[in-house]
Amino acid sequence: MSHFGRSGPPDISDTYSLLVLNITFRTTADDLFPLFDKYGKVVDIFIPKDRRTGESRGFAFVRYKYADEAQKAVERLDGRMVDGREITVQFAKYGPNAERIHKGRIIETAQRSRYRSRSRSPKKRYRDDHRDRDYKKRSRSRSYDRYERDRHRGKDRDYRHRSRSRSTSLDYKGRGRARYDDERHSRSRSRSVDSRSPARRSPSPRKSPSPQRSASPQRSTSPRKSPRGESPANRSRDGRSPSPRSVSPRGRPEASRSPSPRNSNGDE
DNA sequence: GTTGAGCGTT
Repeated sequence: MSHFGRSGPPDISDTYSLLVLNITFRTTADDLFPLFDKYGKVVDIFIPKDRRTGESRGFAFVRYKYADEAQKAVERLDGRMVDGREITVQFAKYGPNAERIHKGRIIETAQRSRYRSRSRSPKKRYRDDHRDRDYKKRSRSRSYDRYERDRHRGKDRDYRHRSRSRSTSLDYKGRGRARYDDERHSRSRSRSVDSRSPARRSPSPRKSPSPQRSASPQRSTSPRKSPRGESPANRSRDGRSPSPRSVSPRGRPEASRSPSPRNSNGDE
């Protein structure tokens, strides 16, 4: 009997959100409620689920009524074995409505605007600055990343494992996290694309590579041959095809121009 | 039937 998340957030004006990570995919709010309720008044427990499968994502949000209780729960439940897995409890950084969160407490935008109080702690932003210093990818919606990751959830892990030692990843996990590889890869890719073409990768779908051909009445009327197909220039009618690789009539300019096979490409 | 970095809904 879990009434958490059934009717949405009941009250998030004076609640402290806690993020519970590393929980099993089968752990429900009911399983976490008795655990967290022991250390304080739990207002609500929410576990995000996948849209397609509807399964848990492996983390939950526990809202406490008081900060001291939440802090206590974080210190007490962080690292606790739940369902055979060690969970990680910490204060939530982002809010449900993308609101600012101060020490786990949700600060409504309306109130912030009214007071126009700029008493913002720069200490919390220092962490973001470090990551966004050269990382502009953050501009994109973080939700998008999540969905992209979810779509290829099964294959993502494979790529990660192959990239690095499959056993080393788990060792470096823990609290320190080890996603620097991802950043490095992303940066590398960004630089490469930027150098080659100013336009970044377009989100063009894999399917229907030529949607324009769909509307071609002329094609349908004469699907036998193309108007340019009879062109002698395009077709090797004289027996010699104008191959694009041959800049010189020799046919093998590479052998003549490159007597030394070494240093073929100056890119690498 | 699986998986394991991360930050949220009626």
